[in-house]
Amino acid sequence: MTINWNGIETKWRNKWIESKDFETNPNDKPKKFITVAYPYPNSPQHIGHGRTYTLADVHARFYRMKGYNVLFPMGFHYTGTPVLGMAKRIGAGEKEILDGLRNIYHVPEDAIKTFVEPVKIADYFHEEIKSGMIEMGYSIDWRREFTTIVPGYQKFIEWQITTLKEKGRIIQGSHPVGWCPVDQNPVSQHDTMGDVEPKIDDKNFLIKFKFGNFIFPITTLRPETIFGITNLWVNPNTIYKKVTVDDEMWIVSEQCAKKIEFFEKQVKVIGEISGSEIIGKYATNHDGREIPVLPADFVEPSMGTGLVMSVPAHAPKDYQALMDLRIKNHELASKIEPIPIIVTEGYGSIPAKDICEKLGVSDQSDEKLEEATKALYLKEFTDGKLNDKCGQFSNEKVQFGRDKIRAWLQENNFLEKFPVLENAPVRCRCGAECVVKILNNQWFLNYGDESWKELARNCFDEMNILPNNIKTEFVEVIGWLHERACARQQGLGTKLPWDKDWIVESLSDSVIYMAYYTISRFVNDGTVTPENLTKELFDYVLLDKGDASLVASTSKLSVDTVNLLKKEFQYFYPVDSRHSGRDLVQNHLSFFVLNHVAIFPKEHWPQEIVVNGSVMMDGAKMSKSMGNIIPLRTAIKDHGADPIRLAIISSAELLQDADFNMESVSGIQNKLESLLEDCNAKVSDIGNLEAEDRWILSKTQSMISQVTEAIEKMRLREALHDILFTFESDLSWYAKRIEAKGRSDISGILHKINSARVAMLSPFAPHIAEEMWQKLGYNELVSKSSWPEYSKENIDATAIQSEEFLKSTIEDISNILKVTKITPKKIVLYVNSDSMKTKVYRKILEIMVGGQNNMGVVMKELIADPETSDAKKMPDFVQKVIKDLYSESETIKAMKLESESFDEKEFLAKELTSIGKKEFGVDITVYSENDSDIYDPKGKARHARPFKPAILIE
RNA sequence: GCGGGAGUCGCCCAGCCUGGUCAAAGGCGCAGGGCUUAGGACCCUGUCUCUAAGGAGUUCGUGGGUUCAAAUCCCACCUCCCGCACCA
Repeated sequence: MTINWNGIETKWRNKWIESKDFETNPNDKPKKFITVAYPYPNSPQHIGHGRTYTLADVHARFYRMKGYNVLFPMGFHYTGTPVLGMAKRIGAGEKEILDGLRNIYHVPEDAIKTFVEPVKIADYFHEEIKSGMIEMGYSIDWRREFTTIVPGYQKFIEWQITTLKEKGRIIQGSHPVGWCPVDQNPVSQHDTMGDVEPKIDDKNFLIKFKFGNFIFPITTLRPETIFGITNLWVNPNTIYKKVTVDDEMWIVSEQCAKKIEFFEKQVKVIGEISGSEIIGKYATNHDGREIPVLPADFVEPSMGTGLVMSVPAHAPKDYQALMDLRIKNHELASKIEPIPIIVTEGYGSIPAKDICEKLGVSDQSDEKLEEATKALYLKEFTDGKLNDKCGQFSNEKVQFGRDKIRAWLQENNFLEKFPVLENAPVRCRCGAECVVKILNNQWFLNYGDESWKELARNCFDEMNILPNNIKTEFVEVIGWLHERACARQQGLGTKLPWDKDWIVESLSDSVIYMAYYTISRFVNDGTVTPENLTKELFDYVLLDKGDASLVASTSKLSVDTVNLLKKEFQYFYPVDSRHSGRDLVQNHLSFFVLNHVAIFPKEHWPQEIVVNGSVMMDGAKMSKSMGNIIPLRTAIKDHGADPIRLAIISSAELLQDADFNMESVSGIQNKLESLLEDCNAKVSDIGNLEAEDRWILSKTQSMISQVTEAIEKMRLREALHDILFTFESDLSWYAKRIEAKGRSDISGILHKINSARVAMLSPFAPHIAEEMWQKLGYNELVSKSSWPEYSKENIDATAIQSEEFLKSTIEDISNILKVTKITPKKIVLYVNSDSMKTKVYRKILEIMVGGQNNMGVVMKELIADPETSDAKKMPDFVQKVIKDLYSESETIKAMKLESESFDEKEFLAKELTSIGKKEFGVDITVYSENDSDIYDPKGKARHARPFKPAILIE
């Protein structure tokens, strides 16, 4: 039988939609509010995106069956800049992006035509993604859907950001950004050629030297080396500019003069001076020392200020340049000696000299100098210590001393920040080379605030984080988080209410929006309009502040409506579970918590975060350039939604990267097909239970308990595994037993088992589970049925334990046959009947179930008890029993202890003969050790131990 | 550099928190058998080494340690992956 997946899926999806099953309103039942980070619609979703949503959907469906009133909503995050960049590129007719849209995403031509308008791109992919979600069978309440640029949402964001400001969480300050001087805009990855992220190095500094009335500003990553300066380097072939910078006069390269204009400085060129004119003169450093200026060709005017300070003891390039001059008998250079200021193990007094000699550097143009610089820099940073040349900082480790020296210089106006683009040159898509610009009126969320962090920590302490081992990462993130820009100058979104030049940044308008799901339903159905959503209304509904009638009048709503909104929010909040990918741990998920604790009272803080890993495709990372992206909708069409859901879930535990491949999809399809075939309507009632019936029914019970617990901890792979495979091996053992006995009266039992199994499968594979449920003869939907209840009373300890006994006996026989390669003519079993052995066995069992495993201790306890003191006569037996019991689970041991009067001989004689005959093709005879008519030609019987019959094979 | 994570029997991947149920689940692959006109699918058996009695030996990145007992706990080391911000 081949399943028409899409056909089945459409059929059941329509039933769900018809019965409005997933539309959730407050009622008397306990609620669960499960949310996933909404998507940014600038491309169709692929299988990787499907993972988070699928996990959340399983979660939601599970709790629905457990009897909760589950709200699982969805929105679309339009806020941000990527679609702006896309629209621009599409407008410019860029081939690369157009090809991508046509060939990878299969966007129709007439849709592409509209894409010059950014919102149209978002609108198109919004619908595309939504369709995919519906086709995947996600149980979403679509009545609450919104995008982040609709007026109602914007009202909500205005309220959020105003509230944060009122609570003192927002501050203003300066911040460096990558900037396009032509477009007059900040640039991010999406705005640059080759999609490079402009990386800003703000550990770069400028140190000021006096040169008459002028200042020589010199950039360095190592401010501590000022103590070891011997000279400055200037390129004799460069014409430098004399410029006024605010109220100082600087000498810098032309390129540098342009850069510092973007640092909020008033810059004016007032003259020129050539490098050769400066050479040979002296500048003054911070402590008044005279520093000579020497020539060096390696000085590039485009780097830093176009001037370089020389620390030959610690900078290989400086050392080599100095040596090169000495070789040419440069008079001044010959007098200069390196000044060592850092002591590092493994290096002599002049480390730069050591490393240059070690690597065999020939001259200052030698490429090996890069390597030397890097190696020495790192080594001195991690291991080096400042020496007594460094005054008050001597004896400090470099990595700590550097910051102190930096701060000290800054205080005394010898140092300023000089952020640079680490990966320069970065080109804007317009072609211009990007610069670093310092924005001085940027708005920040003050995540660095210790009191705020403390609140977040409190929240994390009480929150359930799944999987638990990612909790430490959250704690770390909260630790190092500091001010974060919350506004930007372009892109879609909501304007800052108090400063309309800025738009609320996209990671800041997506942190508490789950609250808006409780309101959006009423906006969407017209109960309220965006104009009604006043600050007073939000305060009342979300924070329980103010008075209903007052709020009603300012928001122009009835008191009833106002209270309806409030009731809805108070019913559904807090968020019970937030699902997201692990890449969002360091930003969205942490901000989600920080913003909740800043705005809401404790009872509305999030309860749980579930983090999942990403999806790989055949072991490789999915990427557009690799061409291995499979759009989710294509995959659904080709393989069916359920197989894809299961393939995603079954390939890895929560936090692991899941590997998606077609083999696993088809494996799952086959599995589901055979499961469907196994589902038949009940044709008989359950009659008298035999041993194997009691066993399989007990197994079903423990399976239910196991699966339920696994899902509660979101160990979905494990749960699915149990449903699909562990169950299978139990059932096949059962089938074997049934067949050996020639029974045909088990359809009632199988029906019962399959019902539980299908019900548990339904959150994972909801469509096909409905089909199975129908085949099982049910008229209602499985998604509306109750989760199978686990009851301990239905577990028959004796049945489980005795079936294990049967299995292990058969295993022993097969083992012997395998090793001896005998073809058996006769199999004889001898069960223990010695009452002393039984007593000792039970006593050992008792001791070991109590947790004691030590042979010596067990023996002592045995001897101490007069009932079992004879154990000292049979140490071999005791040792073997302990060993037997080591390899048994705690539950089996406990069960053995529970089932007191178990007759091994009767059981084996009754149950083993049928299956034994089938397995080994001969009759099996069972004797008791002390039977008078015993057949025991080889004297095997005395080896019998409780639950371990002796075996004779002829 | 800072922070997080991983290394398991051909491959993928469980187990580690809570030590004994672990020669270590499951899937894939491979080998043999069944089914089939054939192929596919499906089912059974095997898949570290040795073993003519249900057993033994050597394994979980490397080296130490704790323990009656270590894949699991502790220490050190090696290797690899990911994130580091104004970007969704």
